[in-house]
Amino acid sequence: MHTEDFISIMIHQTDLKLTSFIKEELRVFNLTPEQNLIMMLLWEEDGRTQNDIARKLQKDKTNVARMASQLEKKQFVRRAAGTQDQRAVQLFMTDEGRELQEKVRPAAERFNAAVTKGISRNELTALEQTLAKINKNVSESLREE
Amino acid sequence: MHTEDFISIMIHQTDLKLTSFIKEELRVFNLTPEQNLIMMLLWEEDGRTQNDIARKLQKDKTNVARMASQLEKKQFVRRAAGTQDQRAVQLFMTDEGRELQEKVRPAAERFNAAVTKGISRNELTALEQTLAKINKNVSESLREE
DNA sequence: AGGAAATAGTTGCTATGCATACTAAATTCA
DNA sequence: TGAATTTAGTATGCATAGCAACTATTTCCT
Repeated sequence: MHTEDFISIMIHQTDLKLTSFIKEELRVFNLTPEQNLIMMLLWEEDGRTQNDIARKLQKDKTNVARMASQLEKKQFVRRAAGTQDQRAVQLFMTDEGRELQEKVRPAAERFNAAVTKGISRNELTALEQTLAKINKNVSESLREE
Repeated sequence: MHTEDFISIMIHQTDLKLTSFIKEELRVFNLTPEQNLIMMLLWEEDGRTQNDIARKLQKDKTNVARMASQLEKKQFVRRAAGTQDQRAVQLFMTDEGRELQEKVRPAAERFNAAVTKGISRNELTALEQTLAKINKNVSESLREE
């Protein structure tokens, strides 16, 4: 078996390529790919807590804190202590953050279309299902340790 | 379209999970996932240059240089200026690096088996083909910019 | 031959990912 | 009720990913 035959390596390299492309696409909006993920969640529902976002994105809370801090610096979001739970930090879009949505969402759709060009709906579904199986396998392997 | 519906996000999250798992598996060998990729290439062919490795792994030469430096510190490889091309740096396994192979390769095969459990040969081939299409699409999008 | 362009590496910067250790607030439960 | 536990965040350190700018060779081309 050769290095490039491991499926995890192929997935990794595809991901790197995608990330690199998305990074380039988002540069004009002054957003990094991960910062964009947070913004996308906020556009769906404003006022989410960092913890909520970390769970949704399956990310470490440390990273979410850092990214939220960056987004605050860029003035796309405002951070405020939670109303019910004083420990929580809620993220609220600023006007500037809201304006971004109008520009970024179409770009994301366009990008998604470019990536999936020539790939049928069935093929995409199959891809999603196989990735889901891999996810499940890894989760189960982790639990067994 | 929701955040989690973009295929690139699903690939990204699967990759993160896989990387996290591999990192854990390799910890006992004092290897990180990316350092392991370099070792795997050297086990296939000793004396590769950093540039060769960067191309094979589709990685930035900066990273390869740094990872090679780490591997040298851990005494798994030795670095030497290329014989023909004085600019190039070739990586050679040490005895310790060679010994690693006996332990790591079986672990990698075992891990790959765990990840692909319950996924048919056909399904895996389909996954590879779809990922290849995505790779191609991204490459072409990048060229058009 | 010799200057221009390409190539291989290195260093420094920013952003991420994840682990550990810590604080403070909320919840559980004896 | 009040101590123990859980939960949300923060700080720090290491490994990775990629960009930009730089040096040192090598190759190309006139």
